[in-house]
Amino acid sequence: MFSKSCEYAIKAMIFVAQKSNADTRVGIKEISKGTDAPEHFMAKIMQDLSRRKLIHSVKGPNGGFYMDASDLKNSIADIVKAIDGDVIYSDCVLGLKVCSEKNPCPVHFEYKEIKKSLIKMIENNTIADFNEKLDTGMYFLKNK
Amino acid sequence: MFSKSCEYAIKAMIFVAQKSNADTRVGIKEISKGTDAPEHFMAKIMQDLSRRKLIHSVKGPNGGFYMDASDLKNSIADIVKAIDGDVIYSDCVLGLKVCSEKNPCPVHFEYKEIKKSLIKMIENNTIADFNEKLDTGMYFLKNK
DNA sequence: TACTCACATGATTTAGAAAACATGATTTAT
DNA sequence: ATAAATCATGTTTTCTAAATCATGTGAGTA
Ligand code: FES
Ligand code: FES
Repeated sequence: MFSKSCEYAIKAMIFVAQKSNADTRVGIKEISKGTDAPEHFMAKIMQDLSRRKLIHSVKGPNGGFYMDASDLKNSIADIVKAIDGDVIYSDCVLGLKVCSEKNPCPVHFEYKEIKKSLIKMIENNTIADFNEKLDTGMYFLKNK
Repeated sequence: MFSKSCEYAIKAMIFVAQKSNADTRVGIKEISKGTDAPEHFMAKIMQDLSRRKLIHSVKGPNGGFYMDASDLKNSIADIVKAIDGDVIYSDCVLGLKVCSEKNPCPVHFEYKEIKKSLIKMIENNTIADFNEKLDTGMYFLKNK
C-alpha cells in the first residue's frame, strides 16, 4: 500500500506531534526508537519531511524536530504525497500503465469506489486528530 | 497493493479464460503478449498457478494453458492468496508487525472498513465474471 | 524410435528499495 | 574560540522483488 519510507514517515509525524511542543524537540534516536524504525533510514526520511516543510527542525544541542500548530493541520495524505508521490491517486491496481475510464482494467470500476474511501480516509485525518487519539492510550506506533 | 507477480497472474488468468476452451490452449508467448508481461517471468508465474491447480496445462505440440468450468469459478481472491499469500488479509497499513485490535495502529479502525470492501471485491468476483465483462470489449488487460 | 514442441524446474542475474555509512554544517554551552 | 550535540547531505552497501537464463521433462508426430 504505502512504501516503507512512507509508513515510517507517518508514524514519525504522529510521534513527534505527540512528544514535541515549542520548547521540547525530539531527536532522531528517540523517534526511531518510538516508531521501531532503523535510525539512519529514519534520519533520511526526517530530512525529506523537513525539506518539504511538513515538520520543523533545529540543529545543535537541544535541537531536534518539532511541529507547530500549522504543521499539525497536515493530513496523512500530505505526508503520503510528499513521500510516495501520487501513486495512490493515479495507479492501476492491475498495473496498467495508466488508469483511466477510457482504457479501464477489469476491476477499475469496482476499485474506484474503494480508492475513493481510501483517499477520503487519508485526506480527512489530520495529524492533530491522531494526537488526540493517542492520548487515550488505545493506539500504538509499534508492537508492545 | 498486489505484487507485480500477482498483477500478472490475475491478468493471465483472465486472458486465458477468454482465449481458451477444451481444445484451444494458449501458449506462454501469447499470454505474455496479451498481458504486457515479460515472457520468462510470466512462464514462472504460470507454473505456480498450474501447480496450485488454478489453471490446467498441457505439454508438447499444441500444448499450452486452458481453464475448465471449475477453474472459471475461482475468484480473484484465490489467485491473490496463491501468489501473495494472506498479506492483504493480515498486514497492518502502517507496518506494525501484527495487525490486531489489541495493539491497533492509529488508522486501524478506519482502514478496517476499507479492507473489508477490498476483500469483498476480490472474493465476489470470479474469473467467469470477468470473462463476460471482457466480451463487451469495454475492458482491457493492457494499454492500447 | 527419433525429433520437435511447449511447459517445468532450478539457478542466476538485474534493478530498485531499504538500510547503513561517512562527512559536512549549524547551533549551544562553556 | 573551542568543543560537543544534532540535523543535513551525499555515497555506499545490503536485501529482495523482478526478470532472465539454462536445462529438464512429457507429449505429440512421423
Ligand atoms: S485501469 Fe485499473 S484501476 Fe483504473
Ligand atoms: S494495526 Fe495497523 S491496520 Fe491493524
